[in-house]
Amino acid sequence: MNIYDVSKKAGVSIATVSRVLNGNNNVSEKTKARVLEVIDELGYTPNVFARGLGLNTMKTIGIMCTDCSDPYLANAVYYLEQDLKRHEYDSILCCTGNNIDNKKNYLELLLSKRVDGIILIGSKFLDADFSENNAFIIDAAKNIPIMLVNSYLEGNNIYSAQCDDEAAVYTVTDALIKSGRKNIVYLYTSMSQSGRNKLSGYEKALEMNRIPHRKEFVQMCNKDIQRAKEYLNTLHENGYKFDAVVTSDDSLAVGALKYANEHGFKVPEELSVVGYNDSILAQATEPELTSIDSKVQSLCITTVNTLMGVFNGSDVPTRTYITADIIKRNTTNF
Amino acid sequence: MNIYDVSKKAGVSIATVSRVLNGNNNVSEKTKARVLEVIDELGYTPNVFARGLGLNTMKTIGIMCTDCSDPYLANAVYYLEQDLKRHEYDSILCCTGNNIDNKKNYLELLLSKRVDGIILIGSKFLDADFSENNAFIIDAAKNIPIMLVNSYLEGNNIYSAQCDDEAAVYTVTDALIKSGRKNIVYLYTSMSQSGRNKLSGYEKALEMNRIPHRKEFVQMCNKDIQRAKEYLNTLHENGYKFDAVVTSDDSLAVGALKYANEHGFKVPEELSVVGYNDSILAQATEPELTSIDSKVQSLCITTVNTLMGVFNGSDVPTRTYITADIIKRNTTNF
DNA sequence: TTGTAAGCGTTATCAC
DNA sequence: GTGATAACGCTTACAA
Repeated sequence: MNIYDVSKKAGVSIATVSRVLNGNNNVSEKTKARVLEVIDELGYTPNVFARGLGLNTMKTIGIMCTDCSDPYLANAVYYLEQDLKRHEYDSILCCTGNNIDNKKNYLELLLSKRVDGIILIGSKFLDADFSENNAFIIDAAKNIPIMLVNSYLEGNNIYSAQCDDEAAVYTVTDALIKSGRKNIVYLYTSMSQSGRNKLSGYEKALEMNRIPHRKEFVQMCNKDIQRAKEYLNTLHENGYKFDAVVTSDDSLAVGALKYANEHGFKVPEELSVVGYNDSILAQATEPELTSIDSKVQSLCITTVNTLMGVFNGSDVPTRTYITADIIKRNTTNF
Repeated sequence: MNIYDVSKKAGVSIATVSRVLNGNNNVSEKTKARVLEVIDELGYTPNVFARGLGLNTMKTIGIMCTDCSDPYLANAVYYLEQDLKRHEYDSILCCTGNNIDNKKNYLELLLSKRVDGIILIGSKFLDADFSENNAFIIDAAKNIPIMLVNSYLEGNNIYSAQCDDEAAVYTVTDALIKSGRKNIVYLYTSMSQSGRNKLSGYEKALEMNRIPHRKEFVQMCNKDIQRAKEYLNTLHENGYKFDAVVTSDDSLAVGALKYANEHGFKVPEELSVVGYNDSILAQATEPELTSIDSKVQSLCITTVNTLMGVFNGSDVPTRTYITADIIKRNTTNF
């Protein structure tokens, strides 16, 4: 069934049907009612391909994330999808994994599907060391707007919304120091762009408080609870004393709690622990985790707003910062 | 840029370009090479709308889930998306929430986008009480195949892959009883289709072991850790004795552990606890949770396989069952 | 207010 | 092995 069937049955031309369909006002109320009636009767829906062919848009946004089984990224996908739908845009989701070629291929694919914009979630799409690995993003931006959620890349038609991760970790580390902690371990998941920002917050806080920086106190653990616990065990066995653990993800904070539990250390009295992302894990542990709320939802809403602004030609900011919240629970006493 | 530009530059007709594009063999090697060269040079990509208009397919599958921030559903989205991509299908994701009208609208929207099939994740799309609320699914199946992940609906062109939730809960409850537990509380998240199956497994295990069924021992708690803990507290305060808690989700098992912790009950000696879904939570607690692995990945792979079978006209099963695994950790001693 | 007709970029069916 | 050309179903000038 197509627009001709409707026009025939309604006794009007296809142009009139099209006008009704697109809310064009140059149709008499009477004709409009008649056409609508027929459309309903026939259960007619316009063919998006034909429409897209003419208009060259399908009101669809490509969303890319490296791993949508990650709670942080999954949340972002959820908020973005919701908010885009509010603006009558659909989403095509791509989970790319971490392989650079896959990322390129998926982006290519989205481009070839003629999406109207692309949102990249998380900073795993950026390569801080080899800028040539970011070229594919800059290239893509020549065709359509590229939106970055919690990462940043300089470039035309590229927009970014970020949580101020550095400030968040700085604040929390500083608060630990001010409350008397001197030996603070920092465990992180990865050296992504936001991973670097977080680490830098930790380092700056030490510096400002003239606390010497020890490389043994900074360790990568992926998102591995066990690995975090074991690393702290290793430190302990080797005679290192520490009284606080700051992490870049709640999972690592869970590992720290398990370490404390194994050794019978009181939390937060003997060991303070801070998580990141304020995920479900933060409320699942005993005691419950002090954690940093990285404001995914705000980030996503901002991203979609900016994108809509780009579409209708408004002046929009290229870069937006949002401040994290520190959610104090029972693993710290600052 | 379009196929005409390519044909002009290559000095052939658009038909030849199209043949090259679609791997048609009726092209001389020489011409083919020349066309490919020009395509590469121009960076030409075929317009999917025009293609879709002719073929009436866009090699795209609609995926619907009620809440992709839920770890179980997010995992499913991830596996499905991955596996569909392997088969050269893209995914459009819709997170519908639980409102029935939203569900209907989103499904309508996917249909209007001319997707080639629709996958519904989880049993929240089915209404066991009012079958008229399932009619929209049966309707949709008149146009394209509908795949159900972990739910079931009788109907033409509807296919389902399910985890045998009933058997899983039965087995685990039975094991608890056989190991000496007599007063087993069952906490669940919702009365979805799979929620009912799980409950039924619990009830059957009690029945088979001639243990009387107490309505106070069965309680709905959503996914709320606190609520689970508080309900157990209430039972305790009212003098009810129980020595095991079976749950329909790890989050509720976490609540049970918090309850035990508050009262100083030893786990598993004084209180056994069983979770469900074997999520990250199961490894985050102390002691770590015995949980049921509901085999999302297998479910998803099966679903995609079946769908591909439907597309190429193979005989495929309408309904597939997969058996859950019981992951024994430290909150049980059976 | 309405209708006619061109154009969007493919694929597929013919001829040759 | 290759080239014209119709067809897919819509939107939108332009005419009436």
